[in-house]
Amino acid sequence: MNNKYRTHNCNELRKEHVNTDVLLSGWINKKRDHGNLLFIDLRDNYGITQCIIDKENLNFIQLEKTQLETVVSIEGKVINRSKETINSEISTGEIEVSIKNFKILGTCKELPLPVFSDQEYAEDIRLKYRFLDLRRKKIHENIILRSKVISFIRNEMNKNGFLEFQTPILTSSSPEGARDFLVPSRLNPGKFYALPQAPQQFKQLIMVSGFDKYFQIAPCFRDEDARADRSPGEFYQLDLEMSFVEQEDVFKVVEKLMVNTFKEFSDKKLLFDKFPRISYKEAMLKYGTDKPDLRNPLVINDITEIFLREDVKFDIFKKLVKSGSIVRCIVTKNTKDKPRSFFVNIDKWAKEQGASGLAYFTIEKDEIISAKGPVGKFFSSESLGEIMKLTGAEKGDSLFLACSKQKEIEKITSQARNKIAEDLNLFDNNVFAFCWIVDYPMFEKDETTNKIEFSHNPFSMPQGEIDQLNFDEPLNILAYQYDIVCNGVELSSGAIRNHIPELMYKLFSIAGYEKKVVDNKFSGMINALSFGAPPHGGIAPGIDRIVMLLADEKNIREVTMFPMNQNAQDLMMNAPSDVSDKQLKELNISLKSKK
RNA sequence: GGGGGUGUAGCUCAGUUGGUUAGAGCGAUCGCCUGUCACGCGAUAGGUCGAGGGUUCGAGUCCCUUCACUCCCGCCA
Repeated sequence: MNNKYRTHNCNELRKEHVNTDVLLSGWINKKRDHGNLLFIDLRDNYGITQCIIDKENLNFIQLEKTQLETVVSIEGKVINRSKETINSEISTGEIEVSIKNFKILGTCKELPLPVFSDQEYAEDIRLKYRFLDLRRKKIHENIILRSKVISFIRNEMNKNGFLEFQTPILTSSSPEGARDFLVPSRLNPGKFYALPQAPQQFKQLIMVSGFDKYFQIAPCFRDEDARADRSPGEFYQLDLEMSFVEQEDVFKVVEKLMVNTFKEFSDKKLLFDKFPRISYKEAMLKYGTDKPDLRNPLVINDITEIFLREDVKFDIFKKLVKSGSIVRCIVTKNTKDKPRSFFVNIDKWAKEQGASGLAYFTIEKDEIISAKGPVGKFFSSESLGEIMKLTGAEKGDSLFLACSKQKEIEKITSQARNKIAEDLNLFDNNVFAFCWIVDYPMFEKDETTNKIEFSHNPFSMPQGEIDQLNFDEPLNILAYQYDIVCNGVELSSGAIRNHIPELMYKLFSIAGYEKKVVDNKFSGMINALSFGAPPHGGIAPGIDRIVMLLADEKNIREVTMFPMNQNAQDLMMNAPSDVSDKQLKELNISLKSKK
């Protein structure tokens, strides 16, 4: 590299360059002005080089007045630093550049937020001035990491014989799933395209087209409300699909890819090199969620049966159990000496979450087993023995109990599991704990409408021989449907697909879709499946979440270059925005007047 | 749509029980300083205390409404 802007970048110069004349360009990261001597830290994408100038130089006065973040080119000679002034924090710290001449390439107004600072800033300012924010060290490195992760993954996929294809961004709206982003069609007045929520149908069509193994770093668009780990609007998936495969074949490819990627880009250990497999049912019982954080050793146990015993006098729970509630508990090991406040705080916290609180007691043993704590007196020695058998609890352990209907109890025990583990400091933050969640039910019952719905992906293949499936009890049908979860983050979900049209019609009819509707809404798919479709399956790991875990960030916007805010607005580009009447007219759209 | 948190100088924040002229650090401007690397020292400018209303002799502080940001619930095949 040698042009009118630079001979070297800001992370290149070392001892061996001493006495060479160099030309550097970059941003003024920091100035230290000693009046007659001025230090300038010049920064570019690659690093920082200290440059120095003194009063003798005619440029001194102008350079002294130059704002931080001004872009300059600096001409000078590389010189040695004396031993005491070596800066071991930066890789160019053994040398500095003695400035002969400099030129301003891009001026800078007063900064709305400092670039050189580790401080945290309000997100709206960061998003409005994202180009400045992105100069800051941590996020700059996150974005570079993201680029490297993506090219690593792409390379791995290519090595494994996957072909990368693009699929349409303007496609049709589908009835299942999240809200669509719609795009009006000018040439077809009154009709709309939808942005794809995922290239789901296309990747299946690619298999039907005989391409065998496909992948894509695919943008996906869903009009959902945001969360810390969910950008509003758009996100990226490593979308992949394979023909003539069983669930195991997909697992093999993806597990290896995940292990390689996480080993390549993080120093954290993998808790399991072989990902444990947990059925959906087991996950919901033991962890209360289908995205359990397995760094957390606590598990949930069902002890409903205890409350049917005569020698248990805990009447509130007993009454609830009689009316269909269930009781689940979390055992904490050896917590008998924890202060009262530990227990009270967790109970209080549970109430803040909208639950009716968490009952608790600690198991003790002098002559006989007893329970200490506000509700301890309700349990006979024998019943406690039974609880210990059911839960594996021992003397000195404590139990936190919740009683309510299934959905609620799953929610509160799942949250409590994390809360208690946090309070007890049980999380190992230096590991990644992956697992597969498998055997998802094909259908579930909507609690309010009582209707049978697809619980996940309507295109999944049900488990078992087709002629032996019992469609009369659809809630018992499991699917070849699976998720990867890491540290409590849902990283991907996938399935072996249903490639048999008759079976698809059947499943859709259970979910209340007539054949006509299926033919209409999924015309491309259903049509294709009747012209010789291979058995196939795939998965789609979320790129943003993978990078978020690797960068050790809690928020997905920290690994997204230009994210929108929680209200799905781009504060930098001013999107969404008004459009002209002419544009609306062309699209055959008229707006209801705003209230 | 609902719940929690936050909102004071360009930025990050402090501000007591409601009490005189609302403070600090960074940044900006000016001055001093030849070995710093978060350089140091001194001075100056910079405020609709998110907005509106109310209580009060008096509101950054209490009450009501509202807006913005954020976290969570709903939502996310």
